[in-house]
Parts: sequence; structure tokens; C-alpha cells
Amino acid sequence: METPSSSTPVTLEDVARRAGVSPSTASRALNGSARKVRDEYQSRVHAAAAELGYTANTAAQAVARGRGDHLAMVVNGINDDYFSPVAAGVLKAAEADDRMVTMISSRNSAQQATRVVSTLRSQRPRAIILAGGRSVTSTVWEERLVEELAAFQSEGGRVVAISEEGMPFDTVSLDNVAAASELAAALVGLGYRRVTILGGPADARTAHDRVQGFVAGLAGHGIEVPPSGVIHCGFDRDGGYAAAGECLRRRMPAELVLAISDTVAVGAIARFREAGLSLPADMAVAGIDDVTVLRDVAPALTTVRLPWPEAGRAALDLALQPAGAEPRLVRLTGHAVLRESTPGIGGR
Amino acid sequence: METPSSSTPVTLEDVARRAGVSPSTASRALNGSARKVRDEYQSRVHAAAAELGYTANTAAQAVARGRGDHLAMVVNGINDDYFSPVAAGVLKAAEADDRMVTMISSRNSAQQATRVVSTLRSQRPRAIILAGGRSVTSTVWEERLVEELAAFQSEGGRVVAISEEGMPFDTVSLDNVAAASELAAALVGLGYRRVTILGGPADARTAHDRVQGFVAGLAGHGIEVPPSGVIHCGFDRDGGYAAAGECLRRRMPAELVLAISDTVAVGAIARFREAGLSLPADMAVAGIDDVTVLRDVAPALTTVRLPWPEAGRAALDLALQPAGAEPRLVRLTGHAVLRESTPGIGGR
DNA sequence: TTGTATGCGTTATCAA
DNA sequence: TTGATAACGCATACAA
Repeated sequence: METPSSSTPVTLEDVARRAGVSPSTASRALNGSARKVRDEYQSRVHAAAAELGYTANTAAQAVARGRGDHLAMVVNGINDDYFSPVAAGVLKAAEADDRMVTMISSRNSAQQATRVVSTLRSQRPRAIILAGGRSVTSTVWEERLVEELAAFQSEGGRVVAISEEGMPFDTVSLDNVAAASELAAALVGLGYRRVTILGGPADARTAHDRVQGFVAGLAGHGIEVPPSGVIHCGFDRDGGYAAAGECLRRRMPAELVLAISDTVAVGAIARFREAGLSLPADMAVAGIDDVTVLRDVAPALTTVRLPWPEAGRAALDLALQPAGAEPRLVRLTGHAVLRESTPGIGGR
Repeated sequence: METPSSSTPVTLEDVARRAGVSPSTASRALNGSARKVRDEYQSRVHAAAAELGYTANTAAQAVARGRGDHLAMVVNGINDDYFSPVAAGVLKAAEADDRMVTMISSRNSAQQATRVVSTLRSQRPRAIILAGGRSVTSTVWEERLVEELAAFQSEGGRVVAISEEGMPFDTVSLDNVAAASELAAALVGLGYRRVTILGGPADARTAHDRVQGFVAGLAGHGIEVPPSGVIHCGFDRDGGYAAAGECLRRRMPAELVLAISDTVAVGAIARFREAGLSLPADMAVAGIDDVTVLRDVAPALTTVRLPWPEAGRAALDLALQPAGAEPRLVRLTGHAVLRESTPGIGGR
């Protein structure tokens, strides 16, 4: 209960001395594993620790044990106040487990990601969680990234990737192709025929898969999307805004716009509205993710609900399990949620 | 360039041996401060480090130096995919500085926050950033929290609070009273007279200040808000939704609803719409924060733009400076942004 | 079960 | 400038 106005942290030795036991006993009583300490000592040590305001030095523990106990996560980038659903999912799960997670942004670049993983590695965390961010064709830097992660793993760390499959690590994958495909199919069912796809960055794996899913889903119902029917853009609101502008400029004959994400969809909606279109009457728009912050935009956005919280949970669970002989794969799927932004077309 | 498939991290000693120098020299060449190493050794050590793929063990450094170099941040809570603007601001600034920040949620409770700070303390971070979350009347747990933080500071750590003033630490404050007041005044200028306030949690300091600002701003123009004109609710979308429901139930004669935050406002909008009201014709709504994800809700939300990115930057800068004799205070202000959700009333 | 001694990877001290 | 040596705070193998 003391708040020493002095300046040096209380150490385990201080506690031990106060409790009249050896440092090892204090260690076992406080942070040790199997309870092998006499009840009397146990309580005396705890009392001493409380009185002194002792807090274990996790850095020292990490040195002694060879590895820390916290998680590290690499996210793609940080856009003002919108936080990637992936990151939120992991953070939420970590919150439930009372775990700390160190976050760092890869700034949307595999090169930076490599640097960043190297830095992360120096923290000796229990696990590194890599959230999204791969590109279609694996670049040199991406190979270096995998090497760096593999090195971390071979040192005893755990690595788990979220989003795209194909990395030699435990992976939680959201089936982007299936998600996009299901959505596309559902919308064809509502009568839409002429569609334009807002495809995000051409080299981003997630975006690529979703576009592919859209195309496949449409093709399954006899609708072909010409290459010109896919407009590439940034993966955010502004990207969608710009792409919608492009869509208008080209006077594309679309009655439905399929965006690779909700945020892109929202940007598109803003642009269309600015152009004087009335939504959803003049143009239907759908996205993917089911970002809850956007539940209340008008018209309510048709989307695919992706189980981000579950993905975060799964990633954490994988991270806490010891590594298996083979990389594990947890595959999660989403489902289309049809709302006002795609009321359907009477026709055909 | 090697990726050892073995299992033990490369240590400084390995590097030193490889370079034919002592560990001390290697340490100085790689992580040391003042350059006092012969050029030849310098390059030999760096070469060896690169060849071996050496990464400094920050945990060990933290032990040796007595303190780590990363930042820790306590946020209020994590709501699905919406991330507090404060946290985003700090993270963004950290991204620019290439710094890692360990995040942990206080789960909206001072008691948990105390626990959490204790945990954080054990990491021996360079600084702890506390984002919001204080209550109006300081509770016992809040006192404990301050004690805990003070202890951390007296051990050489830095503490900086964001949001409310009044803590004995360096603080970045967003003037909530002024923000709310300015908004209220502007809206009175648009002709609104009958207003209901969606006030958030009665005991949350930020919410309290904003309500106070609303009341003051209205009072400045001769408009009194009776106690019944303030409806308390959760600090999130669902809180706003519920409060708007309450507002309808009580048949409050409002023409304008002032919400303490954009998310609360959005919840309210959803509820009003559900009730068949046409916005903004039947009801004007305004919030505070200017959350960019919500820029595109329809009708566009009138709000107060708060400089969260700047706040994050300022907090980081304070955290990196050595502590001063007196707690520093950086005061930031926001400004009202009038948009479609409050078109104004011709009247009076 | 408890204590002693040693080690973890790095930095700081102090001779050389 | 460099290098041996002693911390740093904690965990653990081993002996008691």
C-alpha cells in the first residue's frame, strides 16, 4: 500500500528479504509454476509483495526464460479512426484473455513488414500474428518476410497468419472467394445483371480473391464481367470514392456496383450521391465485411458478414498452442446479408 | 543472410566472436550511444551481425538498462471494429516514429485499469499513455490508479494522459466543454430552440464535460435545458439508439438532438428512422468527434471536429521528452462543422 | 520443500 | 578506444 516517492522498482529480492525467505522461494511463490511452497511462506511472500507494491519485471523474466509472454501483431496500416476489423478481432480476444498485444503497422508494404517483424522479433514475444497484407505475386520482400518469420519460429516463437492461405505457418483464413461469390450469386438472384466491380488494389491478395469470387459467382449465373468491368482502386473509402468517379466518367451501364469492402462501398456511395444519383433507386451498391460502424448508413448496406471476432479468437488460440508438426489451418466463412442498398430489380 | 534452421537466437556474443572483438565492443558498435568504435571494428561487427542475422534482445536490454524503449497505452474498451479515435491518433503517430506500442483495454473500469497499469508497469515501458476513461467523482479505484501511475513515474517511467485535465501527469486535453459549447451556440444560430441532449454515462468525465458544454452554450443564448432534457445512456451506438427510443417514449418536444459523440448520434439516427421520422426534416441531430468513417452517413452529420491525430502526436512527444518539474499541459480545441443533419430552422 | 549457485543477453564500470 | 568484470532481475538445476 506504500507509494515510494523514491525511484527504484521493488525487486523480487526485496520481497524475499521482507518475507524472510530466499529469492527462489519468493519466485516460486509468485511467478513459479507448480505450487511447491509451504502455505505459510506462500502467504508471507504474497503479503510482502503487496506491502512493497512488487511487480514482476517481465523483461527479466523474458531473459531468464528465453522468451516473453506477450503477443505481437502486424497490421497493414492505420487509417485515422477506422481500424481494421482483423486487428479489432484479435484485440478483443486478447482483452478477454487479459493479454497484452504489441501492435505495429507494416504501412502496407512487405518491405516495411520485414523490417517490422525483425523489430518485433527482438522483443522475443510468444507469438507474432500477421494480419493480411500479402500480394498476389510474391515479391522478393515477401520472401524475406517469410524468412524472417521462419527464423522467429525456429527460435521457438509462434507465428500465425490471418487472412490469406498459403504461408508456411498456422493460418486463420477467411474464404474471400467464397464470400464474394455467394454475395454475387445472391444479387443475381435479385435480378441484377449489369455490374461493375470496384476491385481495390490489383496486387493485394485479399482484393484479388474477392474480385475473383465476384467474377466466379456471376459467371455461375451466366454473367460475364469484361476486364473493363473491374475498376481498381485503393482499399479504403477514398479509393471507393475515386473508383465511383471513374465509373461515372466512363458512363458504365451498371445497375449494381460490387465493392471489395464496405469502406470502399461507402466511398462509392458518397461519390454517386454527389453526382446526384438517388440510391438505391439509381444504383445498387454492396460491399464485404459487415463493418458494424456502417450498419446505420442509409441505405443500409448489403454485404457479407465476415466472422472477424471468431477469427481473432482462433488466431489467439493457435498462437497459444504449441506449434504442431504441420501448419494448421482454420477456415472461416461468411455469409451474405442483403439489405436496402440492393432492393433488387423486378425484371427478367 | 542465413536462416538457421536450428533453434537458438543469435546473441551479441556470437556476433562479437565472429567479428573477433569483445562483446562490449560489439555492443557499442550495434546498440551503443556515442560512436567510439574504430571504423574497422564498426564495419566488421555490422557485417558479422548481418551475416548471422543478429537481432538485439530488447528484453535483455531492458533489464540491463533498467527500462525498455516501447510505449504502452491503456484504452477504454474495444468495440468490434470501431476503434477509439484517441487510440488511432496515438497509433498513427507511433507508426510515423516507427515505435511499437503495447495496447491493453481497461474495459471501461477504473478497477480494471488499475490492474492493467500494474501489468503494464511490469513491462517497464518507456511511457504509459492513458486514454480517457475518468469519471466525474474520483472513486477509490481511480485514486489507486493514480497511485499506480505515480509509482511508475517515480521509477523513471513517463506518464501522459489524454483527454481530461486534472491528473498529476503530463496531459493532452481536448477541451470538451468548449467544443460542445461552440456547437450548441452555432446550432442556436441556425434557429434551433427545443433541444434534447443525449448525455452518455452520467459518471464519465468526458461525457459530463460535453453535456456541461452543451448546456452552457445554450444558456449563453438564453435557452435553458431542464434536467429532464438530458438523457443518459451508453457511450456508444447502442447507447444512442436506446436514448433516442427513450426520447420518443417521453414524446419530448425536441427539434434538435445534441449527442455527446458521433457514434451516439448515429445510434439515435437509426432509432429515429426506425420510428418513421424523416431526417433531418423531422429531427436534427448533431454529434461530436467528426469520426471520418461516418462522414458519409446520410444525412451528413453535423459535429465538432476534434484533432485526434494531433492529440496522438502531442501525447507521443510528451512521452518521449524527459519529465519536467511540473506536469505539462497541451490544450487542443476543436471546431464545429455544420452539415446536412442540421439544416436549420427558418423560425423566430 | 528450501536455499545456493549459476545462467540468460545486454549494458555499465573501470582498468589497461 | 578496448576489453575483462560486475551488475540487471529473475528462473532453475542441483544440492541440502
